[in-house]
Amino acid sequence: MNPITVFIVDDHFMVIEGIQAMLQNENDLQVVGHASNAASCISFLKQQQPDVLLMDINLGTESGIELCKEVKTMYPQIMILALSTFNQFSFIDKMMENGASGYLLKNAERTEITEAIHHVLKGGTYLSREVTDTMKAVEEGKKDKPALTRREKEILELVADGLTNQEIADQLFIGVSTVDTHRKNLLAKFNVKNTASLIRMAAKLQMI
Amino acid sequence: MNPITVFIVDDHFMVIEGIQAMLQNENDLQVVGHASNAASCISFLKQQQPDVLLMDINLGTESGIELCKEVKTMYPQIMILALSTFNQFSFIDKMMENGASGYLLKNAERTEITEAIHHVLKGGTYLSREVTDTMKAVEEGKKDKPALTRREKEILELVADGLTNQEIADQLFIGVSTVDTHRKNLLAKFNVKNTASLIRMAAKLQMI
DNA sequence: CAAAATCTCCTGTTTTTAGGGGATTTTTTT
DNA sequence: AAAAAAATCCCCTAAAAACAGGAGATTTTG
Repeated sequence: MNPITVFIVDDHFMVIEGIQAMLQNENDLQVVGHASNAASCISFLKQQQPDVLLMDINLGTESGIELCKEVKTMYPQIMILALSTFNQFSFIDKMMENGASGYLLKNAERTEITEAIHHVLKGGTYLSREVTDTMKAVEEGKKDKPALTRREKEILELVADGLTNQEIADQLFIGVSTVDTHRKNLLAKFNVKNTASLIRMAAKLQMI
Repeated sequence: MNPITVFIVDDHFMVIEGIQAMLQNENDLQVVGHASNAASCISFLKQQQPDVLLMDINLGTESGIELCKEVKTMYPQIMILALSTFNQFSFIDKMMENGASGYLLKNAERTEITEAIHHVLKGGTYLSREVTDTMKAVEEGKKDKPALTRREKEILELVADGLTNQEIADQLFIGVSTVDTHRKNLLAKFNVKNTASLIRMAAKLQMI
């Protein structure tokens, strides 16, 4: 039986080396290459399509999140395992939305990596225990974060930038009264009574 | 001549593997062991003292920053090279304060690591280019943080809590006009024109 | 399709902030 | 002790935001 082919994308050279070293003795897995940026990854895939991509979500200045989407669009059969130091909901969420089949933290042991690879190849989803915990914790915490509409988010940003209602209205080509209404709704949703606490809350919840 | 002995402390197994792989062919360097937490590091050092310690600043729940301090207190002759994904001033600063001789990012290449090891062994300080840039940027940025008086900080807090001038005045047993004056000064010092951007700035600068 | 949500705008009133000054007392620093 | 900085207070005006309540138009969704 042919070994499973693995390609590594990570801007940390030592991580590439580390994964290679760890998978060296797995005879059903074969690392067929690696890249440290999006461009050389795409370029490799044009030549050859591995079964699994181990991908760091943070590629220096580039974003693995974008790369993930691109790769999945072009080669949907390639399974992507996200690899990251960051056990943060927003990252995990975005990666999974963009088509990743699993998310591992970089403290993963050899066995976890191989298990994950086999699991995602069977079509499964593999989230490490820590990652699962984070997802759960965030779901709990979501009660605090009011659900804002697109327009409300937009206006919150502009308010945070220090624009007055008039300026916001001009920028969005809507009436001042509309902006006023949205602000009222924002205050209500955040359950606060003025701009100061609104912005404070929004900042604390990392919404601005 | 005896090779330089190196010990690795990192909770990411794949990073340990990676460094080992990278240093394997350097015949004047020898990796004599590794640890994934503070306790086993200390325990190893009781048996044997390497020349250099490559140490991740983030050891899962533990802090490499503390470990650095301990090791340097017990074995000042051991040179410590901090290793981190985070190019953040606070971490860099604390590590150097705690006796580290250098700070590398995990995207370091083989040559950078070996150069750093040799350099710190000679008593030098080795900060990677990115790290140096960050340090400089922070020094620049410090000018942004306005120096507030005690009263101003107090009032900033209360404004952020959503109190009106009247409420603040009542709470601090001062007149409304005084609060007003302080707020005007706050706006001036932050160089903003309304409460929204004031709070946003203060939040960004972690002053509230 | 019908219901729900979102976005839009309106008329008012009241409260709060911002902007422009000026001035005295208290505290801190040199 | 003198100078500088901080804290206190006042005036006035204008602008902005908050509060109340209603309502039509457009999307989104079940």
